[in-house]
Amino acid sequence: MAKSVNKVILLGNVGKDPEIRSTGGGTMVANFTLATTDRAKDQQGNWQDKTEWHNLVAFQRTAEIVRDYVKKGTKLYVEGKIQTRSWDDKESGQKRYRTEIIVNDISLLSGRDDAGGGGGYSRGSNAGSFDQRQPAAQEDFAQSAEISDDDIPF
Amino acid sequence: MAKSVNKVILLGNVGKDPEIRSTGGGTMVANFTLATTDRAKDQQGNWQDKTEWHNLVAFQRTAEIVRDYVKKGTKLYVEGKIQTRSWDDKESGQKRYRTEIIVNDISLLSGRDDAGGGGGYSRGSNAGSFDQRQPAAQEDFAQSAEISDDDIPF
Amino acid sequence: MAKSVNKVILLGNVGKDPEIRSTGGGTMVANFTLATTDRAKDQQGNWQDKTEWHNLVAFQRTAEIVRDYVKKGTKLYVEGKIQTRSWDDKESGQKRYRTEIIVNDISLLSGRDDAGGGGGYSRGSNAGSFDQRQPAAQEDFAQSAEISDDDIPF
Amino acid sequence: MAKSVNKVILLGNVGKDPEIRSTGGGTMVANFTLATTDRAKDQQGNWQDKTEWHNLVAFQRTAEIVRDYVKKGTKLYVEGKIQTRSWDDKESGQKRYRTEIIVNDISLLSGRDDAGGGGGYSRGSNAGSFDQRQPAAQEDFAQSAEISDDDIPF
DNA sequence: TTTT
DNA sequence: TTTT
Repeated sequence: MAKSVNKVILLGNVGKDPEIRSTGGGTMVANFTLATTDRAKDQQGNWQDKTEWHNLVAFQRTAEIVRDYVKKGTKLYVEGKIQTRSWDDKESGQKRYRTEIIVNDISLLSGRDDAGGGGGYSRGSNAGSFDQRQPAAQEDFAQSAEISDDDIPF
Repeated sequence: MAKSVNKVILLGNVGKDPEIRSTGGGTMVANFTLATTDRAKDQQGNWQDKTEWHNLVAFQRTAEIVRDYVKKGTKLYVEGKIQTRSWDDKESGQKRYRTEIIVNDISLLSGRDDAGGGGGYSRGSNAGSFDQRQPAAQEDFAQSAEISDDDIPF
Repeated sequence: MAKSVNKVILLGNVGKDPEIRSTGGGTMVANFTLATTDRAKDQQGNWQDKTEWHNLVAFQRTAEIVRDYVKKGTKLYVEGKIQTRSWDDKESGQKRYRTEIIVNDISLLSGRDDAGGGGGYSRGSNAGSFDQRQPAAQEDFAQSAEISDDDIPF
Repeated sequence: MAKSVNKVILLGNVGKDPEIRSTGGGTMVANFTLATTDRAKDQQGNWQDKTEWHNLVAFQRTAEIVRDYVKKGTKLYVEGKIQTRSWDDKESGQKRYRTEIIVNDISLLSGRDDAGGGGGYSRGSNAGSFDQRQPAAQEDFAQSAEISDDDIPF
């Protein structure tokens, strides 16, 4: 009987293979990015495509589905909620923010061969992606605010 | 005929009176914040409220509505899309991000006296305008298709 | 990992006090109607309000909330899915249809005294619980990334 | 500044080639059906797929897109609103209802060769489908309540 | 970084 | 009537 609503609906393409981790408490966590593209008029009145990148996080059973079926290029429908985490920047002492979509539900829209990579959705196909780097600007985040059991929103 | 979807639905309370500005080109812009509150279990298994703050931006006609009717405490339903802007921090040279909700549609849910401040958006109360006539004729349905355990959809 | 989506979002006013029943199997069921009102241009080009009535059904725990807190006039936010049931009309033998919204989630928007009838769902007012603390630190953003015409997303 | 919300989000597959018509006033109208499939537990506790069929109606520019790109089997994301029309049954004099989704926005999810039919999305590819019959139970509706300019919801 |  |  919530008194408020925080709901996000996204449909787009996954930017790279998800990163799969576990918290100390054993909760599986999947991090990945999703691109949505808008058509908008620019200053000159020309239509331009503008891509928006979203940081998604899935937990537990949903993280397993991500691990097993989602990879770079996968077209996905996602329902979730917006969450902004903050931490203190080590260098400057400033407050910094990172907004993420906590994924509640997921629907795979790619056909079997639509998504980028090699063979299909076999479990463990993301094994090699553990090492993938985040975009530069999130290094600081990664170090200062690695996900912990305190961050699990349930 | 978009190939992607970027949609946000929020229902919550406005954090403070909106800031209204105009760009150099004369576009009206309204900035404000909206709080949504989740109930979630913490590490000890106790239910805790957790408030999420969203940065909202409205333009043009929607900004005018915000200017005229929205203030601190207003309960709002909002539809919009997620947009993250980035810039280089002057001090550190680091890339920084700010995620905002670009508001497309707004629905004022506060009654006339619910929201915080003084004056208000006067446009009539809802009281007299609620059409209470019901469609007739569910009777045939009621008799022929009374709900049974077979109809429970789970 | 559904391959399809069937989602409804409604915000409107309840048409009359809900009917509460139980199935033979003991599942609680709540039936009620919700009005949403659209503003649309008629044939003469005049703006007209048009009310749409939705048949809602809630089960189990959600039905209990409906029983306890929802009555004629209550303003509600609802999430659910569309379901059409059919049966054979006793008289004519024709197939007949009834479309309902199966309610998954509900949010009560009426203030304590907003809804029509007598008694009410007492559980505290919202007044004291609205967390008014704002996140600090938008200053850097404000200085470095003041909105300009380039940022208008249309 | 609506005071209510009536929003539907569907993602599923088109049941057969759309019917394209024009009202007397020259508004293009596209009618088609969309299937969504739910997984739900039946009485015996077994998971069962249950398909829900939705009646969709698109107008004007959206109807043109439907005409040009949508056919039997197309996977679609749709946003719209619920509308129930009623008419008096000629035979029985009873009030009858038909619930439709008025489509506001559409996103084609089928790759070029995913959808059923022959060549791609050429304009007019649906020419042969004008003649398609509706499911039996809607014959009465078709005769009694053929869409007219009065039914255009804008 | 995706996709069309 | 769709799809996996």
